[in-house]
Amino acid sequence: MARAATTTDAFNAVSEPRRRQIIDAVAAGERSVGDLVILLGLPQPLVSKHLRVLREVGLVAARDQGRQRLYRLNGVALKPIYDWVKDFEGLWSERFARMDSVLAELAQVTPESTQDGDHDDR
Amino acid sequence: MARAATTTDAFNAVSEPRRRQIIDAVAAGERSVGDLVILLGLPQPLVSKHLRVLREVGLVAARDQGRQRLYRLNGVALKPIYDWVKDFEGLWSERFARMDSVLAELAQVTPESTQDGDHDDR
DNA sequence: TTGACACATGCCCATATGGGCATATGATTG
DNA sequence: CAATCATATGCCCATATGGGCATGTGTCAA
Repeated sequence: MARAATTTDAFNAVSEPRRRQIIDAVAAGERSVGDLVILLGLPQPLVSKHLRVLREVGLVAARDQGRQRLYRLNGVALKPIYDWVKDFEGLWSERFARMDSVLAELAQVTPESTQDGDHDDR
Repeated sequence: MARAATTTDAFNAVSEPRRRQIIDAVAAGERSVGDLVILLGLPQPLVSKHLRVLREVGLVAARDQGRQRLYRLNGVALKPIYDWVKDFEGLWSERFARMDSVLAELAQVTPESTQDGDHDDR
C-alpha cells in the first residue's frame, strides 16, 4: 500500500500547509471559496480540492448562499490531534527545562549512573 | 509536484499512525529497534524506515549501545504541531460549549438575525 | 432564454509513498 | 577469523498525491 489517503483522518488532512492556512482562515469566520482563493493566492480548482479533503475529514462544513459556498471550521475535528500532542507539552515547557537543570546538578553530586560508556547521535 | 515528502516537517512525519506509536513508545524511555519491532508488531525493516523518517525530522535521536541502537524522543520537535493546534482548543472545551448555549438563548430572546434564509451542508 | 458568475470535477503527469523481500554493514562472541 | 546478532539499505510495486488545465453544474441578472 502507498501512503494513507489524505482523507483518512485529521492528521493526514492537516499535513498540507495550504490546508492548514485554509483552516486558519476559516477559523476567523465563514469564507467563500473566492475569499480563500484570494487569501491563499492559489488557483480556484486547487482551493476547491483542498476544501474537499477538509470536508471529507469533517474539518470544515459549508452552506450555500446564492452562488457562493461559505465554508466554516468544525473545530472538534481537530481534537484528536490536540489530544495526542498535548501530552508532550511538558517536554519543552520551562518547568521541564528547569527540572532538567536540577537533574543535571544531581548528576554532578552523585556521578554514579554517569557511566554512559559511549554515546552518539544520528 | 506530488504530496510533500514525509520528511518535510513534523506534520507530515506524524501523519503516519505507526510513527505516532513509535513516538509514544519512545516517549516513555529509550527503546531499541528490536523493542519497537516487538511493541508494534511490524517487520524490522519497516520499523527502521519509520525511524529514519522520524530522525530526519528531528523527532527522535539515537545512540549506539553495543550492537543495539537506542532511540529516544526529542519532544521539542512536536512543538510546532502543538503551537498550531492549541489555538483551537477552545472550540470544543466545555467553556465554549456553555457559551454556545448562552448564544442560543440570546437568539431566542432576540430572533432578529435568525434570518438564515437557507442553510445546508456539504 | 441567454450570458456571466462561483464552484466543483475530470483527466493527465511526476513524484514519493508504505510495504515486502533480500542483502549490506557493524558489533560481539567463540 | 568465522558465525551470529542488531540494524540499515536497496530494489520493486501499487497507490494516491498536488498541481495544471478544461469543462461541467448551478445560480443570478438582463
